[in-house]
Amino acid sequence: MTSSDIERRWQRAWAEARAFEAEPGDGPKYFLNVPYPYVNGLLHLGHALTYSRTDFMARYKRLRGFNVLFPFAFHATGTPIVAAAGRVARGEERQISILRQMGIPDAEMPRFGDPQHWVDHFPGEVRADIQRLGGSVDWRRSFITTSLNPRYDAFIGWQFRRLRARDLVRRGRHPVVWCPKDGSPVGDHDRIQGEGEMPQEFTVLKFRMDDGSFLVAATLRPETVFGQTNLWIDPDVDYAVAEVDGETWIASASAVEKLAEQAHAVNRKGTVRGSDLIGREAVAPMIRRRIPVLPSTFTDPDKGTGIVTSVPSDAPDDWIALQDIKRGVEGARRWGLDPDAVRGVEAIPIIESGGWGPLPAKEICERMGIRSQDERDRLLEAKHEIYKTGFYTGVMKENCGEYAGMPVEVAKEAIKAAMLASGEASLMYELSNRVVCRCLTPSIVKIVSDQWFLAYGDAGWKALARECLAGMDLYPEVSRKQFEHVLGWLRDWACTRELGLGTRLPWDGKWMIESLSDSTIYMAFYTISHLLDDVPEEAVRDELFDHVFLGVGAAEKVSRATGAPVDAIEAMRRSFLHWYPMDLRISGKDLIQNHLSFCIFNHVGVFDRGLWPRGFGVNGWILVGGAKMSKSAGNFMTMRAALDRWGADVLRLTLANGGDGLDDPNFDAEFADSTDDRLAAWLAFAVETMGKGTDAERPIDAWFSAVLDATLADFCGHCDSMEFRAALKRGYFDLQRDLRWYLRRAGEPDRAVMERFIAFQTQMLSVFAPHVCEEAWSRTGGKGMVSLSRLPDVDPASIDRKAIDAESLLIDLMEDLREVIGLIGGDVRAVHVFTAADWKWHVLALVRAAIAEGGARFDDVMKAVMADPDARRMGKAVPRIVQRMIDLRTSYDLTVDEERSKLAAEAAFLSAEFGCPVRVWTEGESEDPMGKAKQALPLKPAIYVEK
RNA sequence: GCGGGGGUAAUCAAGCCCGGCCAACGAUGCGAGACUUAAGAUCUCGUCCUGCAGAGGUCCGAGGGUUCGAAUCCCUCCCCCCGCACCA
Repeated sequence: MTSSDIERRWQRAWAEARAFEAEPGDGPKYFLNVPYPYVNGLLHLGHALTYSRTDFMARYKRLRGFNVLFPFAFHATGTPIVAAAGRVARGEERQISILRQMGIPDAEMPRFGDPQHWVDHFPGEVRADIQRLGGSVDWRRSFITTSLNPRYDAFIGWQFRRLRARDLVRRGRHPVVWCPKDGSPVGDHDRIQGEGEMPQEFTVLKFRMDDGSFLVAATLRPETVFGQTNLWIDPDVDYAVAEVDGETWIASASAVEKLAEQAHAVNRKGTVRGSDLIGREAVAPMIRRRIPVLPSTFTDPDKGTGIVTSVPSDAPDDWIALQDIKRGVEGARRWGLDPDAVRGVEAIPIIESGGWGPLPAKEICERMGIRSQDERDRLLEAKHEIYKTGFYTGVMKENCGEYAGMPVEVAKEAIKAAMLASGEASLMYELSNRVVCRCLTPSIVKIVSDQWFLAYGDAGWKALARECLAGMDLYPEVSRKQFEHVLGWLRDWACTRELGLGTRLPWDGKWMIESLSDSTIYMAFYTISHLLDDVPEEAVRDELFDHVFLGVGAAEKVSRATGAPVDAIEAMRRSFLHWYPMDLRISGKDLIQNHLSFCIFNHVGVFDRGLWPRGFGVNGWILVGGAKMSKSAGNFMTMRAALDRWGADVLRLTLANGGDGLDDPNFDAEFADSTDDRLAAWLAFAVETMGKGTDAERPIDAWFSAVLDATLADFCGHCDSMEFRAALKRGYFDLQRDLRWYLRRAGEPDRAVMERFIAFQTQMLSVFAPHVCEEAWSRTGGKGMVSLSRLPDVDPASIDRKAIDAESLLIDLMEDLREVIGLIGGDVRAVHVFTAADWKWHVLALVRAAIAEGGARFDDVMKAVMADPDARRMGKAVPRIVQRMIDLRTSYDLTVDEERSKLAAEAAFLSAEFGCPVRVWTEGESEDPMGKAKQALPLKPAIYVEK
């Protein structure tokens, strides 16, 4: 029988027995779940990691007597499926070949032009794969999201009305990267260029001219307004004149276009040549000083407003441009500029910053040898260098009015806010790099003004979310800082889209609810989804959810209002209260900053305190062969492919062995290749050994029994912390090593101990390799299924530590013997082992006491020991052995008599192992030609090898 | 830049919070031996350097420091990974 036969057999058995269909019942409940996968394809190895870890926990908790619920569902919300279906419909070869690789025959391909077909097709595939993985899932509760599932649709609608009633969903404006052709925001994945780019906020400074119109200059550094000396304008550019928000602004034509998209009232009126503006004067904001307009070549009409305010003290561009114009000052006459006035323009120091003199821009231009305003790249570098230190370490100088003495970091926001309030400035948004939509249209920034938001920026909501987090268990605990940071950092989340599958926003049907936003509290839906199937669709209404999830109203009343049967309503309420709150949700670490945090927010926004989530587990991203899995790297693997190659048990074991914590665990194919044989061998061993053996009760049987207890305790400790790699090592690899030792020591094993061992090993290993363990369990007389069996509790205090320590003493001694025999070489006639004399045990007690009291400093310990008359009597041998005792502190907790009787009892075994007589003495008891006996220390016997 | 996680012997990877049983768990790989007709599987031993007595030396990204004692604590620096959103 091959491992795949075994896997199929037990998967069928679990399904037939409905082994994992969870109902309220005996034992404490444990509800764990995972984010449902998006059904646009097959699962990959990364899914396998997260789902395996969840299944490990589910199976472990069952072994510990918990009534475990592990449900699973499918996510279809959002645009990718719609987009991909569109590509299939248009016959795009790339998309079609992706589907072909997932096993879709060409004849089926046309059907994938319809998004609905994806939703019909993939959930079944995903479920089949999870079942093949051995997932212990209650499949009755599965569902699909979006309006394709009216009951889920109603649930999401209820959730949003509920949040809105608490004023947590609000309408607002927001800058987004926008495709003018598609008429929608352009997410990172919808871009062929400019991934990661986001709208950058510029402060638009307004400079009033004598005729009442404004020259407007965009800046990223509003705090430098105190150093403004002039404006730069390109004489060869035609600037637009436009009415903006009721004022007359002059800016580049493209800037006016942008402003029009950004919720400004814009009315274009005409143009003005840059050269006509040179030499005029305008009043600079904040400093309220008249400054001249000077010509430059470095301004870019497509960047900002095409007009630049000049701060030559801190902006290298401005400094160099100013030097340029002063050098060619006579030429400035042709703009009608007064050369003396130009010469009179001087940089004004405004920021005090570590490592820089009063004029950083001048300094860096001189240091880098920048000569001209046309050295664009070097000027950019210079700008970054100044900004880095200036922003984080700089302080505003005394000439900066009420901002004097303020750190630049703070002053920047304060100055901007003040100018916005006084009307001297406005805002505009711009992309710092080009972004191109998949439809090949360059993106712009648009202010969307009727967008709906989940108000994650709301202080009161944040406070509740923090409270929830503080009460949660996190695995690993080191992820807590990340969560805390995210909760603080989250701002209002735009929760609606115009496109894609999903649920319509109940009160504003123009919008669909976005895919992360419809997935925040659906774990509650699992508790009732199978019961809800029996309720008529039209009865699934807010009153029903209000009652089931919030306890509003009496069941009879809700029944009358909705038409749902009373007993169904009551059953749902009971089920929800039984399973909720969820105990654990497990995902990849990438979901910390969105989904898992949203999950906290929406729970505290909807449910009462007692129903908030209790725990999150996060894991890294799977590496294959040490590299991040990707199609381009050639190491991408679907879960199905991995199952085909190795089978479920091996795959699971290999995933568990990959590593714990937030690091990316490595999938080691070599380990996987060697694991199938190992499992088969173990199954054969268990079947072969069960029921055989002696009934003699020997010390070594007590040892192995104690090891079983200790292993079980450690195993549980690791599983409780989701340290599955460590649990696998302890509960399997270490225990297998101990078994080999036991068999070597015992010869014929003890029947009762072996029965105990086989049962425990099967149970512990079943967390990782459930199929082969069911097989082993059933063939070694286990009752029922191992998946539903109970692992006994171990009281750590009851473990026989003496037996373990005594055996460790023997193992250490054997290592020493091997080393000595190996070193001296040749034939060995006999081995003599000497345990330490009584007085050394006395000294050991003194040493231990001294260390416990005052640390391990030799002088102090020695003094303490020599204060004892009995020790002093032993004279000059004492310092040496005290030093050795300090160096060689052992953790074994054994007495003199225990050491001696253990070694005496094992002399025969040692003789057999080393193939020569082994005699055990107490120091001084026997001949000792090489004077080795005196080296004996308590728990570190001396050795004399006779050649 | 900000926030988070890391850098350990051929590889993967424990230990670090709570300093000493740490030449540093374990697995994989590699080497030797046993078993076997052989291969495989399995078992034993070994796998930083030196050593004919259980030891010594060097070592846990680099450099300093604290301590009787540091992979573990403190400081500085270097490098890698993840996230910084409106998207699954």
